[in-house]
Amino acid sequence: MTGIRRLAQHLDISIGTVSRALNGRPDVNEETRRKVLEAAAELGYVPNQSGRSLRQGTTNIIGFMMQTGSEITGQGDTFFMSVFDGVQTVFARHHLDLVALLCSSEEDPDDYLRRVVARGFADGLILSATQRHDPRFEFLAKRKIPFVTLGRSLTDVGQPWLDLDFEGMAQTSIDRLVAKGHRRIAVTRPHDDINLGYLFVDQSAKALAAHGLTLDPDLIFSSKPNEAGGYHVAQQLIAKKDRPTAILLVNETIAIGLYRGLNEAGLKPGRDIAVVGRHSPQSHFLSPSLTGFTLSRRDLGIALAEALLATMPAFRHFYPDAELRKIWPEDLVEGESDAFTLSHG
Amino acid sequence: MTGIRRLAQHLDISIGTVSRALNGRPDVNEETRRKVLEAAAELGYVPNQSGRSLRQGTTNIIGFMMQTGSEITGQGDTFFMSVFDGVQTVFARHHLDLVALLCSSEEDPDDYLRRVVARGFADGLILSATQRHDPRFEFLAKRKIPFVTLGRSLTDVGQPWLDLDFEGMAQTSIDRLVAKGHRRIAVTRPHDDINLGYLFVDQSAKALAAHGLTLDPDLIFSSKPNEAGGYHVAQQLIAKKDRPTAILLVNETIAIGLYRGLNEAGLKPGRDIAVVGRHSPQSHFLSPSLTGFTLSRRDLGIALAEALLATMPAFRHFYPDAELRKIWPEDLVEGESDAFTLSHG
DNA sequence: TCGATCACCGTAAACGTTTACGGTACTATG
DNA sequence: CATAGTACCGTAAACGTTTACGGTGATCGA
Repeated sequence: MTGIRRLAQHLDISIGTVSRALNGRPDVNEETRRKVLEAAAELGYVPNQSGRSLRQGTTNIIGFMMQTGSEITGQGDTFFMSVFDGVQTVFARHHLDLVALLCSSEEDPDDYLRRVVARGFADGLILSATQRHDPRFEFLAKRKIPFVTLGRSLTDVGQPWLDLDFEGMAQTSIDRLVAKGHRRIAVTRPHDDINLGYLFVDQSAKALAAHGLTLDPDLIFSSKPNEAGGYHVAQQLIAKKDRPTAILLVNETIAIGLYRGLNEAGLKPGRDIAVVGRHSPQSHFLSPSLTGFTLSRRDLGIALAEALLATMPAFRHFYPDAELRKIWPEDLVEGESDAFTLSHG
Repeated sequence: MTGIRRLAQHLDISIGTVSRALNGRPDVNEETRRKVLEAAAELGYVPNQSGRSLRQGTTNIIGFMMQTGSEITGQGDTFFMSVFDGVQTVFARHHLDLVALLCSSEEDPDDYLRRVVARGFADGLILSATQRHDPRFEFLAKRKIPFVTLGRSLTDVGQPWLDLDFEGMAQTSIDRLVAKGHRRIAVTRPHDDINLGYLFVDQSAKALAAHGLTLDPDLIFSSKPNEAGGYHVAQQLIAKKDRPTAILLVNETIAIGLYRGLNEAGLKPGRDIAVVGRHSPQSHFLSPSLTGFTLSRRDLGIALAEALLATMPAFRHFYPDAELRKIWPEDLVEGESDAFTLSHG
């Protein structure tokens, strides 16, 4: 005798009543419910997830898909962990278990997702590292799996998404640098097809154009989103005959490698070249201090979770006015890395 | 008609045969097996995990428990992601799904684990951030859940473990620094009860004693395992009237904050104070370059996975001579951060 | 020819839940 | 008092697998 049956026998009532009591159904005497809950706690009874899933066709699991290879390790800091933490707090309220699905660098993300879905692993999914064209969207939409993405894409199946304000960051940075007298401004972009790179570069070009300037294609540096990538950017930068006077960093962690590379060449951010980037826990310890954008990762996670739940019938009513699509604002923290101004004459 | 039944009907054979064919049982005609596999691929049939789990009492899932709060974000880099990647490659060979169980900073790890286990979520577990006394070990042992830990503990229930060589690092570092003439050597330790701190500090003291020196309790700095922690250590260090000439860092990421803090006070590692730490992707971009220990995180992950599988009856025979308990060696990469020597006279 | 062995397959039970349905006792209503 | 309504509870089916068990032909040896 195991599981719910044991509990029922112990209380000398039927398993149906036990189940109803535990699941908060209205048609059970409050006194019996109390006894059931008490006994469940005492005997340490927890419903078997497989049994429940089989019956209900639902797993109570939400998967947060990340990539271990280029993305997470590449991100090089703990961006996703903080976001995850925010997501977690929301789901905990609904007794949903959040797990991280870390797609190995060796496996194709599309295949990985297909396997996860086929197994009926999760009731909902959070996708990150959205590609410019992302087949995962259509796949999930076809299967009617609720999902939300951290990042936009040209692929759009109507799912909710949240994204960082790459356009805003590009615009603000360019305006700021141009006001300081910069004319030759370089830009970094991710080495792969992740969508944010396109947004960032495009908006940078537009913002420059608004000032009558153009984005020199030769000043667009592709970079892996990690320290080594930043180091490599610095090397390319230094090698340029007509070196730009400023550079925009799309990624959070490349600043560290960039600083190192510049430093080795005797160049100092904020004196020899203006650097505008994005902040991370690490970047606050750069010297000279980085001028860069920052945001609350945890709040972003919370919003992500709410957006997802708002699309799931069983939870929708909890979040009647969740923001289903939002470009997340970032704040500029002024540092010394773009402190100088240029005069033209 | 769904699932295996649909497949069986489509082939006009019984569901039992279909199941046997798919699961590689011997008592099925190879010709029928071929047809079944073909039809399964064609119809996109994948066994429902809930049904299978319910019947077999097994989930095919291995959970890798980490903490989002102090541990992962604290770790401040991507240590666990790399380890995870290694683990993943091993499990993939056995069609085991690896998921990351990220215990929120707001939840008690013991409670979290209890919930996971009670739900019958995973067939096996990997635990990290082992505490000096870790109740999770006994809990899992009692439930007979196979698990392996990344980190030793005073609690020992006979489970396999792998751990970094904190004693070796302490010993090597102390010997090296003493040889360079250092007498007052500081040491960092984690702020919480994680076991590795004890190992590191104890061995440091022993190594010093072997040279006739003592570890000044006033020179043991507790630190959160992140950049801010390192910064704080630097501040404390600077405030000391009788400042130590060297410091050992137990954690990988605090070097960054420490450098920053020292720098602000006009102190330079390798000139004013010797620093020996541990390397991470970030630390390679420190200047002056860090003298520190390094290891292959991915290989560590592979060994972890093999140790776990070696304790699971269903997989044991694949890994007849897996190393069940191992202290993982690390290599010292010499940098400039402890380049100077002291003369006494 | 007959029993035994073998290869293969079908049947049905079991895993632990949830939930539709029906039943019972009690209360309210006329 | 009869009826309807209500509050609560028990029964059993169903979810999709796996697998023990038994059955059916075919082959084989004596």
